[in-house]
Amino acid sequence: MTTTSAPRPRRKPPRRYHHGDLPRALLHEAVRTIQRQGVEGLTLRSVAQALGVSRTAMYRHFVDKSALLAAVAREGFRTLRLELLAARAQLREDPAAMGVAYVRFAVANPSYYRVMFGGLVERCAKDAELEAEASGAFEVLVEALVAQQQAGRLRQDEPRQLARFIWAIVHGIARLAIDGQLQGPDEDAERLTRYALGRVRTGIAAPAPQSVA
Amino acid sequence: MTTTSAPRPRRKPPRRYHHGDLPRALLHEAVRTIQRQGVEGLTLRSVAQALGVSRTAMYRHFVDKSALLAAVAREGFRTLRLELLAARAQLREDPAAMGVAYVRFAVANPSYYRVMFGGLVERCAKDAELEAEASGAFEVLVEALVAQQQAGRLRQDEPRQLARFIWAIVHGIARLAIDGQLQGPDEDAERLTRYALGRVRTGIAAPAPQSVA
DNA sequence: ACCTGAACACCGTTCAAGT
DNA sequence: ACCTGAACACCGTTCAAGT
Repeated sequence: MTTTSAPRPRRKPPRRYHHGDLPRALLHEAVRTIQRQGVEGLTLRSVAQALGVSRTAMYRHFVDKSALLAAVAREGFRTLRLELLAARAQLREDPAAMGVAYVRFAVANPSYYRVMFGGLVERCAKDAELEAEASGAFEVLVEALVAQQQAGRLRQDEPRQLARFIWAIVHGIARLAIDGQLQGPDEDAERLTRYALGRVRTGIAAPAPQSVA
Repeated sequence: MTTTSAPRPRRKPPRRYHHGDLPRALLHEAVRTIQRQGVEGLTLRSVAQALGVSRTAMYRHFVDKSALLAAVAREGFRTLRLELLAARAQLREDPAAMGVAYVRFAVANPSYYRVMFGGLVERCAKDAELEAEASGAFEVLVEALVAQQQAGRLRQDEPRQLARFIWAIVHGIARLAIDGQLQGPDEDAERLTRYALGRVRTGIAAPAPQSVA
Protein backbone atom coordinates (compact mmCIF):
# COMPACT_ATOMS: atom_id res chain seq x y z
CA MET A 1 0.00 0.00 0.00
CA THR A 2 1.53 3.25 -1.10
CA THR A 3 0.04 5.70 1.38
CA THR A 4 1.03 9.29 0.88
CA SER A 5 3.62 9.71 3.55
CA ALA A 6 3.53 13.52 3.45
CA PRO A 7 0.34 15.35 4.46
CA ARG A 8 -1.49 16.88 1.50
CA PRO A 9 -0.77 20.59 1.21
CA ARG A 10 -4.03 22.60 1.34
CA ARG A 11 -3.14 25.46 -1.00
CA LYS A 12 0.52 26.11 -1.13
CA PRO A 13 2.81 24.03 1.03
CA PRO A 14 2.36 25.71 4.46
CA ARG A 15 5.09 23.66 6.07
CA ARG A 16 8.29 25.32 7.20
CA TYR A 17 6.47 27.74 9.51
CA HIS A 18 9.56 29.38 10.89
CA HIS A 19 11.37 29.78 7.63
CA GLY A 20 8.27 31.11 5.93
CA ASP A 21 8.11 34.73 6.91
CA LEU A 22 9.49 35.27 10.38
CA PRO A 23 9.55 39.08 10.16
CA ARG A 24 5.85 39.25 9.40
CA ALA A 25 5.05 36.58 11.96
CA LEU A 26 7.02 38.49 14.62
CA LEU A 27 5.22 41.71 13.77
CA HIS A 28 1.84 40.03 13.90
CA GLU A 29 2.54 38.28 17.17
CA ALA A 30 3.92 41.49 18.70
CA VAL A 31 0.72 43.35 17.85
CA ARG A 32 -1.32 40.49 19.24
CA THR A 33 0.41 40.45 22.62
CA ILE A 34 0.44 44.25 22.88
CA GLN A 35 -3.28 44.16 22.20
CA ARG A 36 -3.75 41.88 25.18
CA GLN A 37 -0.99 42.78 27.62
CA GLY A 38 -0.17 46.36 26.78
CA VAL A 39 3.07 47.76 25.40
CA GLU A 40 5.09 47.13 28.53
CA GLY A 41 3.76 43.58 28.67
CA LEU A 42 5.50 42.82 25.40
CA THR A 43 8.44 40.54 25.91
CA LEU A 44 10.68 39.25 23.16
CA ARG A 45 10.95 35.91 24.89
CA SER A 46 7.19 35.38 24.93
CA VAL A 47 6.84 36.40 21.30
CA ALA A 48 9.53 33.92 20.33
CA GLN A 49 7.93 31.20 22.41
CA ALA A 50 4.51 31.83 20.91
CA LEU A 51 6.08 31.39 17.48
CA GLY A 52 7.96 28.27 18.53
CA VAL A 53 11.25 29.89 17.71
CA SER A 54 14.45 30.58 19.55
CA ARG A 55 14.64 33.65 21.74
CA THR A 56 17.33 35.17 19.61
CA ALA A 57 15.90 34.37 16.20
CA MET A 58 14.42 37.86 16.03
CA TYR A 59 17.79 39.54 15.84
CA ARG A 60 18.28 38.30 12.30
CA HIS A 61 15.38 40.55 11.20
CA PHE A 62 15.19 43.38 13.71
CA VAL A 63 18.27 45.00 15.19
CA ASP A 64 16.44 45.78 18.42
CA LYS A 65 13.29 45.45 20.42
CA SER A 66 12.67 49.08 19.60
CA ALA A 67 13.08 48.28 15.91
CA LEU A 68 10.26 45.77 16.23
CA LEU A 69 8.13 48.40 17.94
CA ALA A 70 9.00 50.88 15.21
CA ALA A 71 7.67 48.40 12.68
CA VAL A 72 4.43 48.18 14.66
CA ALA A 73 4.19 51.98 14.70
CA ARG A 74 4.86 52.16 11.00
CA GLU A 75 2.04 49.76 10.25
CA GLY A 76 -0.18 51.77 12.58
CA PHE A 77 0.47 55.04 10.78
CA ARG A 78 -0.14 53.35 7.46
CA THR A 79 -3.52 52.05 8.60
CA LEU A 80 -4.42 55.41 10.09
CA ARG A 81 -3.55 57.17 6.87
CA LEU A 82 -5.74 54.82 4.86
CA GLU A 83 -8.68 55.27 7.21
CA LEU A 84 -8.30 59.03 7.09
CA LEU A 85 -8.32 58.85 3.31
CA ALA A 86 -11.48 56.77 3.38
CA ALA A 87 -13.13 59.20 5.77
CA ARG A 88 -12.19 62.11 3.57
CA ALA A 89 -14.48 60.75 0.88
CA GLN A 90 -17.45 61.06 3.25
CA LEU A 91 -16.61 64.60 4.23
CA ARG A 92 -19.55 66.03 2.34
CA GLU A 93 -22.17 64.02 4.21
CA ASP A 94 -20.37 64.32 7.54
CA PRO A 95 -18.05 67.29 8.10
CA ALA A 96 -16.62 65.60 11.18
CA ALA A 97 -15.91 62.34 9.35
CA MET A 98 -12.13 62.59 9.45
CA GLY A 99 -11.96 63.57 13.10
CA VAL A 100 -14.33 60.82 14.06
CA ALA A 101 -12.34 58.32 12.01
CA TYR A 102 -9.16 59.40 13.76
CA VAL A 103 -10.55 58.97 17.26
CA ARG A 104 -12.23 55.72 16.28
CA PHE A 105 -8.93 54.34 15.09
CA ALA A 106 -7.28 55.22 18.38
CA VAL A 107 -10.09 53.75 20.47
CA ALA A 108 -10.27 50.62 18.35
CA ASN A 109 -6.48 50.12 18.33
CA PRO A 110 -5.17 51.55 21.59
CA SER A 111 -2.13 49.32 21.40
CA TYR A 112 -1.16 50.58 17.98
CA TYR A 113 -1.87 54.11 19.07
CA ARG A 114 0.25 53.88 22.20
CA VAL A 115 3.20 52.55 20.27
CA MET A 116 2.75 55.18 17.58
CA PHE A 117 2.75 58.01 20.10
CA GLY A 118 4.63 56.39 22.94
CA GLY A 119 7.72 58.46 22.40
CA LEU A 120 9.23 56.14 19.84
CA VAL A 121 9.06 58.37 16.81
CA GLU A 122 11.40 60.89 18.36
CA ARG A 123 13.74 58.53 20.19
CA CYS A 124 14.37 56.46 17.07
CA ALA A 125 14.26 59.36 14.66
CA LYS A 126 16.72 57.42 12.57
CA ASP A 127 13.95 55.24 11.22
CA ALA A 128 13.22 57.23 8.07
CA GLU A 129 10.39 54.95 6.99
CA LEU A 130 8.54 55.51 10.23
CA GLU A 131 9.06 59.24 9.95
CA ALA A 132 7.71 59.20 6.40
CA GLU A 133 4.69 57.10 7.32
CA ALA A 134 3.86 59.43 10.21
CA SER A 135 4.04 62.61 8.21
CA GLY A 136 2.13 60.89 5.43
CA ALA A 137 -0.87 60.60 7.71
CA PHE A 138 -0.48 64.25 8.68
CA GLU A 139 -0.41 65.31 5.03
CA VAL A 140 -3.82 63.77 4.42
CA LEU A 141 -5.21 66.21 6.97
CA VAL A 142 -3.30 69.16 5.54
CA GLU A 143 -4.55 68.47 2.03
CA ALA A 144 -8.12 68.10 3.19
CA LEU A 145 -7.90 71.47 4.97
CA VAL A 146 -6.40 73.17 1.92
CA ALA A 147 -9.27 71.84 -0.18
CA GLN A 148 -11.73 73.31 2.33
CA GLN A 149 -9.92 76.62 2.15
CA GLN A 150 -10.07 76.64 -1.64
CA ALA A 151 -13.79 75.92 -1.42
CA GLY A 152 -14.08 79.05 0.69
CA ARG A 153 -15.36 77.16 3.71
CA LEU A 154 -12.33 77.72 5.90
CA ARG A 155 -10.25 80.63 7.12
CA GLN A 156 -7.17 81.28 5.04
CA ASP A 157 -4.78 80.66 7.95
CA GLU A 158 -1.48 78.92 7.44
CA PRO A 159 -2.60 75.38 6.53
CA ARG A 160 -0.01 73.54 8.59
CA GLN A 161 -0.79 75.58 11.68
CA LEU A 162 -4.46 74.87 11.11
CA ALA A 163 -3.63 71.19 10.70
CA ARG A 164 -1.56 71.06 13.89
CA PHE A 165 -4.48 72.65 15.69
CA ILE A 166 -7.00 70.08 14.47
CA TRP A 167 -4.52 67.27 15.03
CA ALA A 168 -3.94 68.38 18.60
CA ILE A 169 -7.68 68.29 19.26
CA VAL A 170 -8.30 64.79 17.99
CA HIS A 171 -5.01 63.61 19.45
CA GLY A 172 -5.98 65.02 22.83
CA ILE A 173 -9.41 63.43 22.72
CA ALA A 174 -7.95 60.14 21.58
CA ARG A 175 -5.41 60.02 24.39
CA LEU A 176 -7.91 61.01 27.05
CA ALA A 177 -10.22 58.33 25.71
CA ILE A 178 -7.76 55.44 25.61
CA ASP A 179 -6.24 56.48 28.93
CA GLY A 180 -9.67 56.22 30.52
CA GLN A 181 -9.73 59.89 31.46
CA LEU A 182 -13.14 60.38 29.88
CA GLN A 183 -15.91 59.14 32.11
CA GLY A 184 -17.80 56.90 29.72
CA PRO A 185 -15.95 54.24 27.77
CA ASP A 186 -16.07 54.58 24.00
CA GLU A 187 -19.25 56.27 22.94
CA ASP A 188 -18.32 59.46 24.77
CA ALA A 189 -15.19 59.90 22.70
CA GLU A 190 -17.19 60.21 19.50
CA ARG A 191 -19.70 62.59 21.10
CA LEU A 192 -16.87 64.76 22.37
CA THR A 193 -15.22 64.69 18.94
CA ARG A 194 -18.39 65.84 17.22
CA TYR A 195 -18.95 68.51 19.84
CA ALA A 196 -15.35 69.71 19.57
CA LEU A 197 -15.27 69.93 15.78
CA GLY A 198 -18.62 71.68 15.75
CA ARG A 199 -17.43 74.25 18.26
CA VAL A 200 -14.16 74.69 16.45
CA ARG A 201 -16.03 75.61 13.32
CA THR A 202 -18.17 78.35 14.83
CA GLY A 203 -16.38 79.20 18.06
CA ILE A 204 -17.40 79.03 21.68
CA ALA A 205 -17.91 82.72 22.36
CA ALA A 206 -21.38 83.66 23.60
CA PRO A 207 -23.55 84.09 20.49
CA ALA A 208 -25.43 87.21 21.65
CA PRO A 209 -22.95 89.69 23.11
CA GLN A 210 -24.77 91.47 25.95
CA SER A 211 -24.67 95.16 24.98
CA VAL A 212 -23.55 97.63 27.62
CA ALA A 213 -26.10 99.73 29.40
CA MET B 1 41.88 73.29 72.73
CA THR B 2 38.28 72.19 72.88
CA THR B 3 37.36 71.96 69.24
CA THR B 4 33.76 71.07 68.56
CA SER B 5 34.04 67.45 67.57
CA ALA B 6 30.58 67.35 65.95
CA PRO B 7 29.93 69.60 62.92
CA ARG B 8 27.76 72.56 63.79
CA PRO B 9 24.18 71.95 62.67
CA ARG B 10 23.10 74.74 60.33
CA ARG B 11 19.43 74.92 61.21
CA LYS B 12 18.08 71.70 62.61
CA PRO B 13 20.38 68.72 62.91
CA PRO B 14 20.46 67.34 59.35
CA ARG B 15 22.39 64.20 60.27
CA ARG B 16 20.75 60.81 59.98
CA TYR B 17 20.12 61.17 56.26
CA HIS B 18 18.49 57.81 55.70
CA HIS B 19 16.37 57.80 58.77
CA GLY B 20 15.33 61.38 58.18
CA ASP B 21 12.62 61.18 55.57
CA LEU B 22 13.19 58.30 53.23
CA PRO B 23 9.77 58.54 51.52
CA ARG B 24 10.38 62.15 50.51
CA ALA B 25 13.97 61.42 49.56
CA LEU B 26 12.83 58.52 47.37
CA LEU B 27 10.21 60.68 45.68
CA HIS B 28 12.69 63.45 45.05
CA GLU B 29 15.34 61.14 43.68
CA ALA B 30 12.79 59.38 41.47
CA VAL B 31 11.75 62.68 39.91
CA ARG B 32 15.39 63.59 39.43
CA THR B 33 16.29 60.42 37.57
CA ILE B 34 13.10 60.48 35.49
CA GLN B 35 13.98 64.05 34.55
CA ARG B 36 17.30 62.84 33.21
CA GLN B 37 16.71 59.31 31.99
CA GLY B 38 13.03 59.21 31.19
CA VAL B 39 10.32 57.17 32.85
CA GLU B 40 11.54 53.82 31.57
CA GLY B 41 15.05 54.69 32.70
CA LEU B 42 13.88 54.75 36.29
CA THR B 43 15.22 51.82 38.20
CA LEU B 44 14.58 51.16 41.87
CA ARG B 45 18.10 49.90 42.29
CA SER B 46 19.67 53.10 41.01
CA VAL B 47 17.38 55.23 43.17
CA ALA B 48 18.38 53.25 46.23
CA GLN B 49 22.04 53.45 45.33
CA ALA B 50 21.88 57.21 44.81
CA LEU B 51 20.41 57.49 48.28
CA GLY B 52 22.99 55.13 49.78
CA VAL B 53 20.30 52.79 50.93
CA SER B 54 19.55 49.14 50.45
CA ARG B 55 17.71 48.09 47.33
CA THR B 56 14.74 46.92 49.30
CA ALA B 57 14.45 49.78 51.75
CA MET B 58 11.80 51.35 49.58
CA TYR B 59 9.29 48.62 50.23
CA ARG B 60 8.80 49.87 53.76
CA HIS B 61 7.23 53.05 52.34
CA PHE B 62 5.85 52.14 48.91
CA VAL B 63 4.17 48.84 48.21
CA ASP B 64 5.33 48.90 44.61
CA LYS B 65 7.34 50.61 41.96
CA SER B 66 4.01 51.77 40.54
CA ALA B 67 3.12 53.20 43.96
CA LEU B 68 6.24 55.33 43.81
CA LEU B 69 5.26 56.49 40.33
CA ALA B 70 1.76 57.23 41.57
CA ALA B 71 3.27 59.50 44.20
CA VAL B 72 5.18 61.31 41.47
CA ALA B 73 1.99 61.73 39.46
CA ARG B 74 0.14 63.00 42.52
CA GLU B 75 2.73 65.67 43.14
CA GLY B 76 2.60 66.58 39.47
CA PHE B 77 -1.17 67.08 39.49
CA ARG B 78 -0.89 69.16 42.64
CA THR B 79 1.70 71.45 41.04
CA LEU B 80 -0.33 71.70 37.86
CA ARG B 81 -3.45 72.65 39.83
CA LEU B 82 -1.57 75.40 41.66
CA GLU B 83 -0.14 76.80 38.44
CA LEU B 84 -3.56 76.77 36.82
CA LEU B 85 -4.94 78.65 39.81
CA ALA B 86 -2.19 81.24 39.51
CA ALA B 87 -2.85 81.64 35.80
CA ARG B 88 -6.54 82.07 36.44
CA ALA B 89 -5.79 85.32 38.26
CA GLN B 90 -4.24 86.73 35.09
CA LEU B 91 -7.15 85.73 32.91
CA ARG B 92 -8.31 89.30 32.44
CA GLU B 93 -5.03 90.56 30.98
CA ASP B 94 -4.46 87.35 28.99
CA PRO B 95 -7.49 85.25 28.00
CA ALA B 96 -5.19 82.37 27.06
CA ALA B 97 -3.31 82.46 30.36
CA MET B 98 -4.59 79.14 31.68
CA GLY B 99 -4.02 77.26 28.47
CA VAL B 100 -0.54 78.67 28.13
CA ALA B 101 0.21 77.81 31.75
CA TYR B 102 -0.95 74.25 31.15
CA VAL B 103 1.24 73.70 28.12
CA ARG B 104 4.15 75.44 29.79
CA PHE B 105 3.91 73.09 32.73
CA ALA B 106 4.01 70.08 30.42
CA VAL B 107 6.94 71.40 28.41
CA ALA B 108 8.86 72.41 31.53
CA ASN B 109 8.19 69.10 33.31
CA PRO B 110 7.87 66.44 30.64
CA SER B 111 8.85 63.75 33.12
CA TYR B 112 6.09 64.68 35.50
CA TYR B 113 3.67 64.97 32.63
CA ARG B 114 4.54 61.58 31.17
CA VAL B 115 4.05 59.89 34.51
CA MET B 116 0.78 61.75 35.09
CA PHE B 117 -0.65 60.68 31.75
CA GLY B 118 1.37 57.57 31.13
CA GLY B 119 -1.53 55.27 31.78
CA LEU B 120 -0.96 55.06 35.49
CA VAL B 121 -4.07 56.83 36.67
CA GLU B 122 -6.32 54.19 35.21
CA ARG B 123 -4.22 51.11 35.87
CA CYS B 124 -3.83 51.97 39.55
CA ALA B 125 -7.30 53.44 39.88
CA LYS B 126 -7.18 52.21 43.45
CA ASP B 127 -5.07 55.19 44.47
CA ALA B 128 -7.85 57.49 45.64
CA GLU B 129 -5.51 60.35 46.46
CA LEU B 130 -4.15 60.38 42.95
CA GLU B 131 -7.64 60.28 41.53
CA ALA B 132 -8.64 63.22 43.73
CA GLU B 133 -5.59 65.27 42.83
CA ALA B 134 -6.18 64.67 39.12
CA SER B 135 -9.82 65.71 39.18
CA GLY B 136 -8.88 68.66 41.40
CA ALA B 137 -6.84 70.11 38.57
CA PHE B 138 -9.72 69.51 36.20
CA GLU B 139 -12.14 71.32 38.48
CA VAL B 140 -10.06 74.49 38.33
CA LEU B 141 -10.74 74.59 34.62
CA VAL B 142 -14.43 73.81 35.03
CA GLU B 143 -14.90 76.60 37.56
CA ALA B 144 -13.06 79.10 35.39
CA LEU B 145 -15.32 78.23 32.47
CA VAL B 146 -18.47 78.54 34.58
CA ALA B 147 -17.32 81.99 35.67
CA GLN B 148 -16.87 82.98 32.04
CA GLN B 149 -20.34 81.69 31.26
CA GLN B 150 -21.85 83.71 34.09
CA ALA B 151 -20.04 86.77 32.79
CA GLY B 152 -21.80 86.18 29.49
CA ARG B 153 -18.60 85.66 27.59
CA LEU B 154 -19.07 82.00 26.86
CA ARG B 155 -21.69 79.76 25.31
CA GLN B 156 -24.01 78.16 27.83
CA ASP B 157 -22.98 74.62 26.89
CA GLU B 158 -22.67 71.90 29.46
CA PRO B 159 -19.62 73.10 31.46
CA ARG B 160 -17.95 69.73 31.82
CA GLN B 161 -18.24 68.98 28.12
CA LEU B 162 -16.78 72.41 27.44
CA ALA B 163 -14.01 71.68 29.92
CA ARG B 164 -13.23 68.30 28.38
CA PHE B 165 -13.02 70.04 25.01
CA ILE B 166 -10.54 72.66 26.21
CA TRP B 167 -8.59 70.06 28.16
CA ALA B 168 -8.29 67.87 25.10
CA ILE B 169 -6.85 70.77 23.12
CA VAL B 170 -4.14 71.73 25.58
CA HIS B 171 -3.48 68.08 26.37
CA GLY B 172 -3.07 67.35 22.68
CA ILE B 173 -0.74 70.28 22.17
CA ALA B 174 1.23 69.38 25.27
CA ARG B 175 1.72 65.79 24.17
CA LEU B 176 2.67 66.69 20.63
CA ALA B 177 5.13 69.21 22.06
CA ILE B 178 6.87 66.95 24.55
CA ASP B 179 6.86 64.05 22.11
CA GLY B 180 8.72 66.22 19.63
CA GLN B 181 5.95 66.02 17.05
CA LEU B 182 5.85 69.78 16.62
CA GLN B 183 8.64 70.99 14.40
CA GLY B 184 10.15 73.71 16.57
CA PRO B 185 11.19 72.89 20.11
CA ASP B 186 9.40 74.85 22.83
CA GLU B 187 8.43 78.25 21.58
CA ASP B 188 6.13 76.76 18.97
CA ALA B 189 4.01 75.10 21.59
CA GLU B 190 3.01 78.42 23.09
CA ARG B 191 2.34 79.95 19.69
CA LEU B 192 0.15 77.00 18.78
CA THR B 193 -1.66 77.27 22.10
CA ARG B 194 -2.46 80.94 21.57
CA TYR B 195 -3.53 80.28 18.02
CA ALA B 196 -5.72 77.36 19.09
CA LEU B 197 -7.48 79.16 21.91
CA GLY B 198 -8.03 82.20 19.73
CA ARG B 199 -9.58 80.08 16.99
CA VAL B 200 -11.65 78.18 19.50
CA ARG B 201 -13.15 81.39 20.71
CA THR B 202 -14.31 82.66 17.33
CA GLY B 203 -14.26 79.58 15.14
CA ILE B 204 -12.35 78.63 12.05
CA ALA B 205 -15.13 78.99 9.49
CA ALA B 206 -14.43 81.44 6.70
CA PRO B 207 -15.40 84.90 7.98
CA ALA B 208 -17.07 86.16 4.82
CA PRO B 209 -19.35 83.46 3.42
CA GLN B 210 -19.17 83.81 -0.34
CA SER B 211 -22.76 84.47 -1.42
CA VAL B 212 -24.16 82.37 -4.25
CA ALA B 213 -24.46 83.88 -7.66
C1' DA C 1 9.99 50.65 63.22
C1' DC C 2 13.30 50.56 59.81
C1' DC C 3 16.69 48.51 57.06
C1' DT C 4 19.81 44.56 55.08
C1' DG C 5 21.47 40.38 52.12
C1' DA C 6 20.71 36.57 49.76
C1' DA C 7 17.76 34.54 46.62
C1' DC C 8 14.13 34.04 42.87
C1' DA C 9 12.09 34.62 38.58
C1' DC C 10 12.30 37.43 35.20
C1' DC C 11 14.34 40.72 31.31
C1' DG C 12 17.19 42.26 26.51
C1' DT C 13 21.26 41.25 24.18
C1' DT C 14 25.82 39.03 22.62
C1' DC C 15 28.32 35.54 20.52
C1' DA C 16 30.28 31.36 19.13
C1' DA C 17 28.42 27.55 17.03
C1' DG C 18 25.41 24.66 14.29
C1' DT C 19 22.73 23.48 9.70
C1' DA D 1 21.10 32.68 5.09
C1' DC D 2 18.84 31.47 9.12
C1' DC D 3 18.50 29.75 13.62
C1' DT D 4 20.20 27.80 18.37
C1' DG D 5 22.17 27.55 23.36
C1' DA D 6 24.73 29.14 26.75
C1' DA D 7 26.10 33.13 28.98
C1' DC D 8 26.08 38.11 30.64
C1' DA D 9 24.44 42.05 32.83
C1' DC D 10 20.57 43.71 34.13
C1' DC D 11 15.55 44.06 36.35
C1' DG D 12 11.43 44.05 40.44
C1' DT D 13 10.18 41.60 44.35
C1' DT D 14 10.15 38.28 48.50
C1' DC D 15 11.60 36.95 52.84
C1' DA D 16 14.11 35.68 56.79
C1' DA D 17 17.11 38.12 59.49
C1' DG D 18 19.43 41.89 61.78
C1' DT D 19 19.41 46.44 64.85
